[in-house]
Amino acid sequence: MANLTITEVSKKYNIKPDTLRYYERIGLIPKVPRQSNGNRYYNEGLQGWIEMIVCLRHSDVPVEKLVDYAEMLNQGDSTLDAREELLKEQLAELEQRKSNLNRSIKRLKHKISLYDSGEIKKGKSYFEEYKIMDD
Amino acid sequence: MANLTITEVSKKYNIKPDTLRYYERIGLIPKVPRQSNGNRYYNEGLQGWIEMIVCLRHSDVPVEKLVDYAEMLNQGDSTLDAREELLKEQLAELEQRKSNLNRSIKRLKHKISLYDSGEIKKGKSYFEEYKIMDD
DNA sequence: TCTTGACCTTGAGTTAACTCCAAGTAGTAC
DNA sequence: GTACTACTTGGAGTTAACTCAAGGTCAAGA
Repeated sequence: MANLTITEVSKKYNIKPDTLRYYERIGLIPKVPRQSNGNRYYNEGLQGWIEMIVCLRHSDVPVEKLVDYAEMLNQGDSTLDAREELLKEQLAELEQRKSNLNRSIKRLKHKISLYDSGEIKKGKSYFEEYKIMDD
Repeated sequence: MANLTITEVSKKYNIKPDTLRYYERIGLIPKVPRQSNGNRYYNEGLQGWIEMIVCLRHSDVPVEKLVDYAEMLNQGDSTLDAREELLKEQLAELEQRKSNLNRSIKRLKHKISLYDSGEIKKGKSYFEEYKIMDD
């Protein structure tokens, strides 16, 4: 795992260079070290952090929360408790999201089964379809 | 289950009246019937449809997709296959989302356990913390 | 009669998270 | 020296999904 340029990181994590620069600008990623020509290079630590960000962003953890976390990291040990608290809040949020998701998945599967079984047929209106859709 | 006014529906599904009117404007909800004074009233069928929308929106199914579905409903039986297809696509999308979510949840839980066990201690930098965070 | 409150309309404003643009530089290839 | 490519910057533009504001109608109650 070596130092990578911005495009290499961009490919590795499937995220645009512009987004990486944007994350840096807003303080989600700390000052990235530069080569003599001014180009960024991303070391192991940064890559790990970016992987974490990308993972959590795929679950729509707000950028703002991640920035808060990053800022607390910079402030050192005085923020240990607050950091853990933030992680726990986000976890709770994701668990909630998961239960919503399960409800939606169940609903969609049910509805698809109605299409498959032919129970939803010609000319149904919103109202008529609803009668069937509402389990 | 009787006819409800816009604020009643708004309370029932925890969604703002403005949002309900917005949904109607963009064709996600069909023309809502009016009382003599011009006020909307929502009948059973509409309420069922709104419940469906709210459920799927909690899982971030795009409004645009729901509008597509609503428009196809209006077009009748010729769109049966396309409607089922749309539902299947959204289902696949949600399943994907769920697996992302599980990954994030696992990650957060792991990280929290590191805080709890005291393995993340004073003065860790991004880099140092990453070493621990990366399982 | 006056006021309050719930509703209406059109159209504009907001927010999050990118995403793109123009103009410039640094390094390599011929 | 002239392309060509990969980067740099600051700032503007985009998109989705609301969300609000201004001004108007109407019915019920003091």
